[in-house]
Amino acid sequence: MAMGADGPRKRATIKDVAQAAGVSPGTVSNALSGKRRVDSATQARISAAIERLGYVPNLAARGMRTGKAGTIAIFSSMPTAVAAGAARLGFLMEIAASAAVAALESNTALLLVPPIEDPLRALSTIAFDGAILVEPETEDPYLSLLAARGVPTMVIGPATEDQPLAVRLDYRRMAETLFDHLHDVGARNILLVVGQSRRASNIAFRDVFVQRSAAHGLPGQEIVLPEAEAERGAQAALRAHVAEFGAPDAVLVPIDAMATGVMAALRELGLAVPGDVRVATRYDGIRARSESPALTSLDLHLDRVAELAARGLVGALDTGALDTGAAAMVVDAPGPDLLVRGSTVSS
Amino acid sequence: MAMGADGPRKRATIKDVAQAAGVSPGTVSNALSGKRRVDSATQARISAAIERLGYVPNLAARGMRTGKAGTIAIFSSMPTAVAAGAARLGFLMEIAASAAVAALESNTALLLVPPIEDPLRALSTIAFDGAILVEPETEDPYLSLLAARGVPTMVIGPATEDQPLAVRLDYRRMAETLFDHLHDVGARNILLVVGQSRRASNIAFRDVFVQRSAAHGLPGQEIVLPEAEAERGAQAALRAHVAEFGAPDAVLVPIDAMATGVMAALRELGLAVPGDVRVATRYDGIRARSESPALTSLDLHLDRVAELAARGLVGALDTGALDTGAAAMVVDAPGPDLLVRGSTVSS
DNA sequence: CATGCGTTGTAAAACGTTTTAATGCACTAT
DNA sequence: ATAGTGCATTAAAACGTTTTACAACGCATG
Repeated sequence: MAMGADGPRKRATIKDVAQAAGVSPGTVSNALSGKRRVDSATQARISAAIERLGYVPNLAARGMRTGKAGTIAIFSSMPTAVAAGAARLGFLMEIAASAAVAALESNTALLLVPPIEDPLRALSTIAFDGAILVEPETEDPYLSLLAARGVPTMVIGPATEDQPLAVRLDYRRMAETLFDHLHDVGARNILLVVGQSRRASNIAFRDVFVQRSAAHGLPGQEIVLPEAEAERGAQAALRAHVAEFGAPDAVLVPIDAMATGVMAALRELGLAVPGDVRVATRYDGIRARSESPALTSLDLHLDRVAELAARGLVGALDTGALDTGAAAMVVDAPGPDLLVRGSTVSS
Repeated sequence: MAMGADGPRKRATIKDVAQAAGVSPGTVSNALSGKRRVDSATQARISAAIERLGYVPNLAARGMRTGKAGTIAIFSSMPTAVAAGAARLGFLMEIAASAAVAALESNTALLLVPPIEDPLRALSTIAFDGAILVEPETEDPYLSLLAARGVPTMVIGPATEDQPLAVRLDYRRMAETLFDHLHDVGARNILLVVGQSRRASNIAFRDVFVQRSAAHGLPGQEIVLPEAEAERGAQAALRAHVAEFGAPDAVLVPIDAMATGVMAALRELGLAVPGDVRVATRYDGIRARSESPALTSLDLHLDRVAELAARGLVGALDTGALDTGAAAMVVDAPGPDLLVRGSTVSS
């Protein structure tokens, strides 16, 4: 275990570099940041010294001085995520991956904050300059905590009046797109299966569904379920519904876990998809794709959405658009685009 | 834009708390960290002051003093990830999600570092105490960079002699499991389609394939392809192979992107799966599941693997197992379990 | 009574950066 | 010549925490 002269020496500091280059620490700092001009000759000497000593800046020290951590955190609202389980994670991860890329391009790292029992602890454990919050609920606990702490927060999801930073998802349009598709392919007795929590998505889908059903003179029956036992709940509920009312000719079921349950129930009942019943869901995730037949759903362009969110957030952070409430940056997500699959049209 | 008395006041510091509680900053620090006993009466006063002032510690300052960032980073080796594209991302994200949960339980945050052109920049931009590196190549650039910087690194992947921290994936056993399954279901002319890079996975699969084929007296033909154009490359190569040699009765294709290409080629050639040709792949990701029929593959228990990696890493960090090279913590991943799907047995 | 000891608390020094105000210094314009 | 003007650089303060060495105190032990 003898450790030679190349043992873990103390890391070189900016002072060492300054000394080696024959300048003051302040000048090295300026050379690094480019905040002030430094003579090209000294610039060169400094670069050489940095190279030679293998200097890498101490980010903690920099952060303490500047007050910036150089990171943003991505959250999913706790109750929602826990309720929807792994299904929701796919959605979140898809966004996280793209956001990480976009963030790093702006010299910012992305912190993955999993849903946790105690949100407060997360906030005291982790240092970050801003947050991306995915699909908050109404009265979201994270959102209010972050606001209380004065952390600039970019919301991906429903548009609220007073939220200065957001990439808006148009839930109504999602609902319309899916409903209209089902109607177009001939469905005349569409059943809605939806979650009961007051998430924007649930509200919009119910709203649109009622409206459109009335407009077309369709029965417009709904099943409203707690999100906790999504898959099995939906399966049982659909079974019961068919027993009482007979089979619908289409099921619109935005939450993909519930869609899995619906498909299971239909198989159980011996109903063919899409022959007897058509099925459509919202998020084109792993569940939608791995059903057989695969489920018609929406391309939400999450990669693009994540990029917009990450860039918008770091942009707002740099420009210090905190105080000037005027600099609200709310932007609409692209899409959604319909992905027609085997669950609504026979191939 | 008048901002009232509740505007963003300067955040309370430990000094403020100390003053409010009538003690010195050092005592507050001790009360917080529990590193030294403090009288229960003063403890109470301090807690009250913290509550009242809404004090949250400045993590950057703490980090500077302690030299710890309180984060670990998760990397995927750059060339590999870029080559394999989105397919690989699924694999990485699945691990990242579980690692994030495990890390946070140890009061550590997980930084998601996407593959980037310039690895060095990432390392100077981001502060972290340790790293998780997913499936490094032989002579991996990240691995050597991290080693040079003295960052404790936990490898998920092939076991190397001198790597002190690792969750070992048994690629040979993966290959054996899949090969034996194909053989068990009656395949006698198995074709291997594999990447040409010197990744451990490729090497192990070729090795096992040659051995097993010889042992059973099977032809044991291989197609070796660059990983860059995985999907289309595999599709073209399989088409050409069938034209020249006729169709095999099974294809073992570990890289899932290539498996997608193989399936496309088989469809093109009018060969039924699994009737004419059976197909098996390694990673049970979105591609494997969304094929029709779904691909037989392996459950690698990535959630468990990620948890082991994250816990092991933060454990090693706390105990300062840096210097004492004796404290090597290499652990085996839970074994791959076969997931039999429609691509090898008719349902 | 002196000594020693254990317990709480404090003062002050670090940690490595960025930034502010000041300092030369070489020019140019008066 | 003198004052004014930029420019490149520097010295030193500040950021908020942890930690080290030390002091004060009460109390038991000799």
